[in-house]
Amino acid sequence: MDHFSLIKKASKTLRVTLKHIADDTGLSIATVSRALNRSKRKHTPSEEIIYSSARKLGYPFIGGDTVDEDQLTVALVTEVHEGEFYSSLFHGFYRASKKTASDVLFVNLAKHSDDPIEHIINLSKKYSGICLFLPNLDKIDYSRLKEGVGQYPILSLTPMKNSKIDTISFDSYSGGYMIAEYFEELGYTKFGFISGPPAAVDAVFRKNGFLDHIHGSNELELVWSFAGDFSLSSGKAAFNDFKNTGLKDIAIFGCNDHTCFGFMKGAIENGYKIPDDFIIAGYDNLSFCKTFTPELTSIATDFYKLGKKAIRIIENMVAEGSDSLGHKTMLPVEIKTRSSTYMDG
Amino acid sequence: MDHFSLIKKASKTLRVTLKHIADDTGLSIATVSRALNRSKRKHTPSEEIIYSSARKLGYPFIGGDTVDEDQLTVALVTEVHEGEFYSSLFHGFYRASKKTASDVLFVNLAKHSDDPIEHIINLSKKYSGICLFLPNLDKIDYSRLKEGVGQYPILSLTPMKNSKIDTISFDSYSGGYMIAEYFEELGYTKFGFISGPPAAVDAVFRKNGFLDHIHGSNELELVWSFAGDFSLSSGKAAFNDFKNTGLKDIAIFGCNDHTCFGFMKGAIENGYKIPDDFIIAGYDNLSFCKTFTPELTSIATDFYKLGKKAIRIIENMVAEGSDSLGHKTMLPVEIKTRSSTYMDG
DNA sequence: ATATTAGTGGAAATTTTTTGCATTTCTTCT
DNA sequence: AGAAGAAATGCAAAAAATTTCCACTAATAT
Repeated sequence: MDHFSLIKKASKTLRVTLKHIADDTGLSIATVSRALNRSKRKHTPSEEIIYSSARKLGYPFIGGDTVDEDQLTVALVTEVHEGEFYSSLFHGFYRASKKTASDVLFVNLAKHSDDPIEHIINLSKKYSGICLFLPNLDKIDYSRLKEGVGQYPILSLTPMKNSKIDTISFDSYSGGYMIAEYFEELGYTKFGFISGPPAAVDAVFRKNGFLDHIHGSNELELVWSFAGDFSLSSGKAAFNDFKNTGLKDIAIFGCNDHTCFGFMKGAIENGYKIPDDFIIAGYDNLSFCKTFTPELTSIATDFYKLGKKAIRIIENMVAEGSDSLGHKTMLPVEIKTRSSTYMDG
Repeated sequence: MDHFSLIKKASKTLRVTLKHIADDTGLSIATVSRALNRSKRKHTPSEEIIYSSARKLGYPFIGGDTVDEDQLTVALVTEVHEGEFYSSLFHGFYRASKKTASDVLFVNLAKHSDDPIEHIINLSKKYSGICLFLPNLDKIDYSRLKEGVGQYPILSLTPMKNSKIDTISFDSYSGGYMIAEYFEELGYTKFGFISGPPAAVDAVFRKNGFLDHIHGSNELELVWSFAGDFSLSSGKAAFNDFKNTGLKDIAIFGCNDHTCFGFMKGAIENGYKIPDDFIIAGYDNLSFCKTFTPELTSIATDFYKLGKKAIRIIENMVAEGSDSLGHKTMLPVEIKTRSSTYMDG
């Protein structure tokens, strides 16, 4: 039934029965039973009250919401934040769920500030498998989680060093590497880099890929770098730093698109011409890469493929009864070259 | 428990009992009962099998997922699409749910191609109230829905002419009006307009507000307009049309930001200077308004307030037992003036 | 080798749900 | 206004579902 909910957990442990509803509504158990079992909903006052009470109390047998026997229900556990990323992620998984036998359920975690791990362990009782996108969890959290769920299909979308549970993510390292290769092909030898937050493992991989290609060749050289934080404003700050170096003819990799937009904005406001004065490429391939002038070369990630593969992995784990043991799956990324790295005419 | 799911509905009507699980697993009813009632999950092979089977069959009493008695569960029914809009909407409702007693559950409808209305009616049995964001539903759909749910808290986020159910939306008309007023204050008298798809009632209101202010004054004049469709490319097409008119010193309202970005992109590529050659303002206040050069003046909508108000309305309907009868609530919007409509220095 | 512990099925006990039946309430028709 | 009929309700009995008690078995520890 395709929903994505935010339900608060409560303290009540007792099972809700017809008697509770009867007491709550002042009607007899028999009446409640009949009202809830009628095939068509009638809009009599009593029935409205019964349904309302049943919903309030959380009676489990309402709404013919039965699930197909062969169908798995996979929970995608995230926090809901603003930004194109989350709608891309949700939409990718949603489209993928249509192409598979499984259903995807988006679970938001942030409301339970108390103990997210405990909560995820509870979710594991209910759903066939769990995909996690929770970059804030640390290694101890994952260990507790693994301990709590036992042999159960669980998959993280956040790359972790030395993770105990299976992960699937985009091949950020190759993404960074591809950018450097592409810059080299264009004939550039002096490279610049704007990093992301050090805590983002993903951003570190992008950086490593980029730098490893540079360091692998004697002709190539990293002449400038700046510590950013993924934000537009850190891109602007990066530009101000860059401006003071007086460098020209350099190829810059900003480790996400937002940073690049900030950088380019600063550059344009200062009369720089892109790609004449420098070339720049980002990562994420946000829809605004095509909107910006110049259009931004970027690394594209395919969330539909991510969703499909993630669901497939969960399905296999269920079918084979296999465990999540730290296997890593990397999905290829693609470079989208645009006018921020080459001349139009 | 904060989730957002996509579950396929199936045919099975019988209630799932412990006996079904016992038959499915080959264990006894007693064993199944004990496994499911244990307070801590044990990771014995049998229990893994029992949980797996219970999930598969959809046994209702698993996972201590009981709901707080005073808490309502509101379903936000949408289709999941890409783009900043959906994450803003979800995030707004999500934040709002944290500040209220109610929980929000995001239900995606698109998977049930058969009969969405029937499906929403079923949802009404389960949740305390429903918020709909389904711009594709027509008047007949809404009538069927109203008929099906009876007296039940239901709220549409899509403005409809002559709707039978309550609606809440942003005050698009005032948004358009505010833009025209603002243009007038800046001293402009010649106005241009790029429309959205005629089917989008919201876009029509924006247009009406804009035009009504122009028509209300003898000094102001609409000198150019173009039929767009909300897309970046229609904005570019609009610019090409505009270029041929040779008009200058005109104030343009594009009825969403994407269209304006396309228009400005075309203009910049053709050597136009903004705001020197023309000024332009959009609608939606996307995050990229601040990224673009020049930054785009736009109408800001506050999804947190929308969520809070929507939840409040549902809560009141539940508390008062009142009905959804076509009341309209409009939330104020705000104009964010940026460099696309005034000089920096 | 024996005691201990955990897991299991059968059956009894308990709880929950449904149904038959009588009563009440509300509507409709004369 | 009054009678007939339909719909809704509560009580109690029946049916169904769940839990608990007890005995048995297998694995582990002493």
